[in-house]
Parts: sequence; structure tokens; C-alpha cells
Amino acid sequence: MEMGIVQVGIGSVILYIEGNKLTKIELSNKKLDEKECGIFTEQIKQYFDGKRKTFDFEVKLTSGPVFQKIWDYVKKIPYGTTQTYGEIAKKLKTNPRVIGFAMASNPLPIYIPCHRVVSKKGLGGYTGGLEWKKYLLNLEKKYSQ
DNA sequence: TACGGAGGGGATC
DNA sequence: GATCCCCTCCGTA
Repeated sequence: MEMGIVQVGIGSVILYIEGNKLTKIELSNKKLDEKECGIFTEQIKQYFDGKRKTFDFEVKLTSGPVFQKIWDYVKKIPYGTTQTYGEIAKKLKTNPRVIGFAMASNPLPIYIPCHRVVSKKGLGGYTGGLEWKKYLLNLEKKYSQ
């Protein structure tokens, strides 16, 4: 299992790579030492520089069919925009509750832009902490203009 | 089989 | 507005 670390303004992004595929992304609020790891760290860096809006490396997702569907849909939410749990639930003919659960168990934040999924009333929650969610939304807002 | 989770909407005060 | 309550449902243990 290989590992890559990218340092960003708010903390560090830790990437876990198995074979040629990204298996897990972890968000840390600590400043960790950077560690290059091929296209994975490269694309993440570009994303945080506002130079990249989509990722095209291989990933490994292991979960049930419903979550796969939800993640696939979330991946298609355009850069710089947001959608509510309710809207997505309606599109996929399921419950907002299920969407929330899918986001919470999503192993690949950023790659699957769950920060673009917000609650109808506010921000909703975020696995790596709400600071990250705000940071990412702000970043995309800044670079999508 | 039971349980919980990053929501939503309606009823009520 | 602010609570409360009930809906609903997939993955994990």
C-alpha cells in the first residue's frame, strides 16, 4: 500500500494507493510532510491550485449498488455548484437520509465531491470536519468565476 | 435482525 | 421562528 501526502492551506490530504488505484482519501488538519505519489498527488495539487476541476485517475470503490449509484451521481455535480440532499434523493428515487449515509461512508472525499452536497437549511455535515467543507466550497467558488 | 445516520416536511406552540 | 415527530432505507454488525 502506497501513500501520498499533499499539504494545502487548511491542512493535509492523505492519499492511499493500492496497485494503480486510489482506495482512500483522508483529510487531516495537521501540516504533514509532503510525499509525492505520481499522478495522484499531482492532480490533487492542481485541484487546490484551481487548475483542475475533474480527476481522471483510477479509484477503487467497494460498497453496495445503491451507494455506487449515489456516488456516481454526486461525481457529476458541476464544479462550483451545490445540490441538496433532498434534490438528489428525489432524482435517485430514494431518501435524503440514504444520501447522507452514503456521503458519511464515502471513502474518497474531494474525488467524490460530497462537499457540493448541502442540507436544505444549511451546510449539512462533513466527515473531515465542516472547516474542510467550507474551504472546498470557497475554493471552487473562487476558481469557477 | 436490529440499529443508526452529514435530511426533510408537516404539525404544533 | 423553534421544537417535536414521524417518514424512510441501506450497510454493517
